[in-house]
Amino acid sequence: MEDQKQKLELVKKPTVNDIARVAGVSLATVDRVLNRRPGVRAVTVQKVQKAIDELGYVRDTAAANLARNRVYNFLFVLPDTDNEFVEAINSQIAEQSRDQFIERTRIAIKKVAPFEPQDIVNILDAVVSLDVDGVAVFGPETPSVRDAVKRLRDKGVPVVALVSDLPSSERDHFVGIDNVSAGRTAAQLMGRFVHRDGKVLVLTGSRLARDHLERRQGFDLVVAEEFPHLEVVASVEGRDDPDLIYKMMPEIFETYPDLVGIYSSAAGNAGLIQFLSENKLSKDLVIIAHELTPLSREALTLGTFDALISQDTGHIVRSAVRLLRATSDKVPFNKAQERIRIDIYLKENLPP
Amino acid sequence: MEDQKQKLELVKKPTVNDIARVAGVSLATVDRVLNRRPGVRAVTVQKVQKAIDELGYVRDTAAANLARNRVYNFLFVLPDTDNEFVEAINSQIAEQSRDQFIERTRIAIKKVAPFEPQDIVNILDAVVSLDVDGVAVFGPETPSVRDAVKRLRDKGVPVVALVSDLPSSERDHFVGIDNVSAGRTAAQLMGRFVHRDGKVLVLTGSRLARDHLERRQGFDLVVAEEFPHLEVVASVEGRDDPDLIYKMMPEIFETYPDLVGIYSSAAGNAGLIQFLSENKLSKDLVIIAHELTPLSREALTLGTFDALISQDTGHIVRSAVRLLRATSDKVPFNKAQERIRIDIYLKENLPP
DNA sequence: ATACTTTTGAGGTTCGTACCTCAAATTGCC
DNA sequence: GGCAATTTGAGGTACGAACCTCAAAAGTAT
Repeated sequence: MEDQKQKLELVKKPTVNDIARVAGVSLATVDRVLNRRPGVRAVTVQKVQKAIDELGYVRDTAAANLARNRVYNFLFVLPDTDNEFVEAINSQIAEQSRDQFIERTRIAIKKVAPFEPQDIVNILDAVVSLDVDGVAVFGPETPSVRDAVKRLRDKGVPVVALVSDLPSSERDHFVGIDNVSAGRTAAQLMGRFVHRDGKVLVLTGSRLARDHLERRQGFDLVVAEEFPHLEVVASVEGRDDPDLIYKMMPEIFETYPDLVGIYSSAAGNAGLIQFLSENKLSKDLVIIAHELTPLSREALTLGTFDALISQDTGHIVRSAVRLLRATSDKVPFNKAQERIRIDIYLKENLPP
Repeated sequence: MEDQKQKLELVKKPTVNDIARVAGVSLATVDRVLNRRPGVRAVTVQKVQKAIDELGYVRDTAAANLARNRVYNFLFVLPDTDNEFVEAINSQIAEQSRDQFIERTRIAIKKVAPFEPQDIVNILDAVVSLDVDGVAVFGPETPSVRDAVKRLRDKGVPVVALVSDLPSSERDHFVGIDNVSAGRTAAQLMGRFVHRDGKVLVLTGSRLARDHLERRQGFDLVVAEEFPHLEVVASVEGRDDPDLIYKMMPEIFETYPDLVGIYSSAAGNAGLIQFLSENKLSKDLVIIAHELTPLSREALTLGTFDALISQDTGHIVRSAVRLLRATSDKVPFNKAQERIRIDIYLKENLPP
């Protein structure tokens, strides 16, 4: 009944030649329309456009990139800290550079002094003279950075914001988690994990960092709404500095002897971990921290930390690259694939 | 000092021509070696191989696929149920088919009667006569299925196991979560969320499904190790059937009046949800279920469920396709990217 | 050394697209 | 209607690799 050697589907994609045939024009004209080259009358453009729509033509990017010998040059602008999370992003970029290389994309990294908006601005302004097809920025949302991003985009360079959003600028995309939700998630876990009445401390990084503020905000909301047995005390700014955090802890425990939980919403966990283990405090306290790193992973495994809220740095980097490429090619992308999840890690679901 | 129009990097990939030049042979010979065509002396093969290694040549798959006009034909074998999770995978495949189409890959779906290994075997054996470049199987691990997978692989067809592993067969990859860890994760959440002493029920699907067994196993281990205040009672088999589950619930609550939690480790949540809301039981019970679906999402939002353990169906499908392609091309893949995470969802970190 | 076999090289075509040139056709304008 | 400007077509080359053919070169056997 059936063919003996059957194909599952034999449909094939329309090509530029099909468009030319259907539109009743020459290949050269189709090419002019597709690549927005001048010298085509509006009527003709419409004829071609109609044929494209009818056929459902989609440009074969692989062939196109081959033909034009295209190479995507992307630049990642990262804060120059020894922060474990930034380091993870850094090494993800390095790692994935190899794979990206064979896919015609080259990635460069520029480190800028943290909390130095002017440094970022200078780099962004220098980009146009370089041969850069897209920029990913991990930096603070200051007016000057915002304007620099705008300037870049006005010159046609795609820009994505990494980890910390720059909503007021006109960045093409944001690659990272919703930090209010992250804070809410931390609060829900805290509320559920803590069985006693008491105070909860939020250890934050900087009042200037948008992501830290948002986490705190989300955390407070949920504790207030759902967990009356907890009281969130004023944030402590650790400036992402392990030493500073370590030094601040004794005073905090003097001030709040009835502390039942700590939400470490920023970096610098090393100081916290050191203090807790030296004072054997982890058993009595619920600690929820951010970002899965070698250090936090160990703390979770040993029971020093009770849960981690995290975002997958590998995913972030891949997503940023895909989005820059799609934006550069003016091509749609898969929204669900680019959504960065708010990961919750317990010691039981750590990746191997 | 510097060029005024500088490129960030100017390195370019070696091509087949570079190999020919370095090896001191002709392009035709390089081609013969690369594509394992006969008629090349061993010495010459080695010369070419040496040049390839020296240059770090990597085949440009895009160009190669273009030249040979390659199309990947993949087949997904799924159980034919109205189960929400399988439905989600199904629609992910359909959705992504569009994107995959433009990337030269065609995906077909075959539904097989659930719990009918023979049906799967028949399909797998029929595959060889079709023009199929890879198969993804979501099915039970029975000896006959295992052998059929082996047969397929012996004929050079890549096979990946989906969601439920077929470790004893020689599937090329497993795309899914570690279900023992998933069970452990559920237990940890249960132990932390339940503050009273009492019994915990595990609602499972079938004793035959490997994934369900593993979840139960992981769950029991962690409860036993860490949460002496809880007692896990004998599993109840819901056969993924909402109606059956709904009907069984009253008897369960009679038998265990001191139930404090339910771990719904399989499908059929609709029956559980209906029973719980009709009897307003959700407040007193901690419910942890599996898989983020419209139904479970709503239950989580309303507070009927307290947490979900999930795996991203979109990721699973994309990963399966990437792995089939990589296996088919005998090309390496990014292990970290293909790892399916054990997602934990609270109502706070649900995707929008 | 001759005949024969195996290996190698040179060259071409194809895939789908980009981009270029030059000539021919069409259009607009006075 | 005539002229210039604009638009269109025809054709070629290139990208990197696959695959094909045919002839030349090298190796092997007698």
